[in-house]
Amino acid sequence: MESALGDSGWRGSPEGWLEAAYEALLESGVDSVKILPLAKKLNLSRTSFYWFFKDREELLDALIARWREKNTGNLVKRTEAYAESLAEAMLNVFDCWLDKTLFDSQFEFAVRSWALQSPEILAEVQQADQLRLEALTRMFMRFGFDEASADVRARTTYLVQIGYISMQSREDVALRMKRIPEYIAIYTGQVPQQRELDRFFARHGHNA
Amino acid sequence: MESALGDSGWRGSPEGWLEAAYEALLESGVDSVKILPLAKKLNLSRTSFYWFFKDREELLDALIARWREKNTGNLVKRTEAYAESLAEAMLNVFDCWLDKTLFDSQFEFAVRSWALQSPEILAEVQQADQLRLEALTRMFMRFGFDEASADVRARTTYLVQIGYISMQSREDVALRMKRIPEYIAIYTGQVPQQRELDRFFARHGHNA
DNA sequence: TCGGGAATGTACACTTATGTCAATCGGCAA
DNA sequence: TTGCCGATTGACATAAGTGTACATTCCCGA
Repeated sequence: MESALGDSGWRGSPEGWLEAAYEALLESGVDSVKILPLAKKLNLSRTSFYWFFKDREELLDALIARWREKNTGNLVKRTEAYAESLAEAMLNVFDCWLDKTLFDSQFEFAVRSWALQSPEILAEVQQADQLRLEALTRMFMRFGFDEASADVRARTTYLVQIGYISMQSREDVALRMKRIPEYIAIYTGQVPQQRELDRFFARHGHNA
Repeated sequence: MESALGDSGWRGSPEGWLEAAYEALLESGVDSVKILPLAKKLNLSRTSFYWFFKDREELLDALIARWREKNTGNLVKRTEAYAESLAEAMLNVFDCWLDKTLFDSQFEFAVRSWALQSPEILAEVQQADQLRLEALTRMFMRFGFDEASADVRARTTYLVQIGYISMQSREDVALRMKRIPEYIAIYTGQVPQQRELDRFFARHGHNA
């Protein structure tokens, strides 16, 4: 795999270190986000790190901020997108699970693992979970479910995805696409219309 | 929280170190399973560790063996337990999610997080996932689903639980119990009978 | 009671990480 | 040209971990 950082200019910058930290986190967890290894990756002296960041903690804080802004925000937005049916609304949410620019699954998993060894991160994660679940619950209620049912259905939807992420399975997009109509049926209790599926598949550059 | 190891005899034994390692793993992840801290916890000299284990790796191997034997085995057994209806079969599986002696969720999460930084552990986890999903799929097929549907429903069931574990939420049993009938309805597409629920609640010492 | 293996401890050598400090490089603007 | 500032460096001090060699203690059975 190619690193996203070519030696194009910005070696020395908070962004450079942050990007390297991000890559290390995704590949091997927080404990591998160490200044010395990052310096090697960047071909920089270890100590120049301290010009940009007070210490390692500050780098980790920046990492978490990045996660917080990306994943939760987009998911909530997709739950609020226009839809004529529940199935279509559900497909809007599924956009997140297939589009890395909307939701970064590997990042998500890395952060959740991190939460195991840090109470602060655990608190962050749990707050994110709550926000996301509430957004999904509102979506189900918009389509006529009572609160209790909407809550459990929101959980099912969300937890399946978190579970999938935790499996870290590297499955082919085509295979995942094939399961989608079935998932929609289970989550919503209704079969999606063909034109809704077509619209969804088209969005993701997939010929049904 | 109280440690499970009283100073009753077995300080010096592989089990003592293994138990301490287990506790450290659950509390703060693999990277906290270090010999020096464990020695402190056990009030032992660090080096006496090497009498029982060749090195740290051997300890970690023992830890994984413990996980492998516990979680997957019991889950597969529950999918094969006798049931008159799909709902009842599903409730049999749910036993695992509520009974720590059948399935150790914290252990599960810790191992999955560990997989992020170790290809060997990742392979272990993925093999476990496959075994468990296959067992659940067989269960759905026993009750008349075709392979594709059974596969997606098995995934839903399993992934919700893995997702739940990854949320690390410390919810009250009563609250979780309340959601169970709804979950059964979503997973199986059928409402569970009252007597099936009663039997389930009774098993778990809960008055519905 | 005494010899020997099981169990533990002390000392050492090594590695990898962290953070501070003072010195330096390099380009650009006055 | 010079001077400055952003960026970078190496040397230092410290900490936490690993594993090995060797000494020591404890306890049990002959």
